[in-house]
Amino acid sequence: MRSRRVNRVISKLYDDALRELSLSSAQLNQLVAISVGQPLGMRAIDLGRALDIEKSTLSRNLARMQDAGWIRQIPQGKHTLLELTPAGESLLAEAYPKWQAAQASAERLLGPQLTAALLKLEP
Amino acid sequence: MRSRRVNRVISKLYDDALRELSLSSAQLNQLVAISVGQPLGMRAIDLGRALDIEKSTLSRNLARMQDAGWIRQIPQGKHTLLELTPAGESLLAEAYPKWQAAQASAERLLGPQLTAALLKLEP
DNA sequence: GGCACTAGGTTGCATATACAACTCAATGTC
DNA sequence: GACATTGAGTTGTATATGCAACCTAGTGCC
Repeated sequence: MRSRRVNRVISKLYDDALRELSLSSAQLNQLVAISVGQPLGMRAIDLGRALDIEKSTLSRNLARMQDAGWIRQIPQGKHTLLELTPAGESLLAEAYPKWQAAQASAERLLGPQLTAALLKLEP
Repeated sequence: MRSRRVNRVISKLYDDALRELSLSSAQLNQLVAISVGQPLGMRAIDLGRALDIEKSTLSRNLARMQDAGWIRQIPQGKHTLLELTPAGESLLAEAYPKWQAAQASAERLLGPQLTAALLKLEP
């Protein structure tokens, strides 16, 4: 109950901050993770594992982000490699200050203990 | 990022535990909250406020639960009062042990610090 | 080589979620 | 009393999410 509610509240915070970029919090998460995997190209399945996102969910989210021109999906045999496009990179750059502001608000809302415990979370 | 991921993992845990009852974690949350408001009948808008659920989301979730026969929505002038039906009550009773087991798994997964911090959360 | 198996990806379906725009009832205000 | 305002609820549209079923490219076994 708590995790669902926290998620609604915190996601809304980020969604509000990112709305003018037409970027959702879910998409930001995924773009950031893909960006971390650059420049080798992250494999889609590994992104799913890193974020605990089911493969069908991810498949559709990636399709939307490709349609938006933010990423490229490159079939690599059995796998799919993910790359940010230049548009994706500059979107991330634009999102960065807004993301930081939202992060600060989230920490204020959650308090230091919960924030620390969340960040410490391992698997 | 963390709150979204935690939510996916924890919700799946509850969804798995409740699947045989054809009950989702979101629905369990809402039923429990409605049950707390018994026997006076909780107002829909207050349920939304208590769980930070947007009114349109709640409207459709409640409709599904009414279709399932678990709750009744009683128009009361401008408001809607929510009641569990007997079927809803017995569903909650059935769900209780599964809910407790999932709760224990969740606590194990999150660890004592994060669990405590989540439960202590106020607003 | 051929065939079973596995693993990554997609598609059909369903729920959960939110925003925007709307309806309608209650509540003012004059 | 008439009209504007507000607040609860519903509906249209879109994204996010997951399960089940499917497709297909590698992989392994013989």
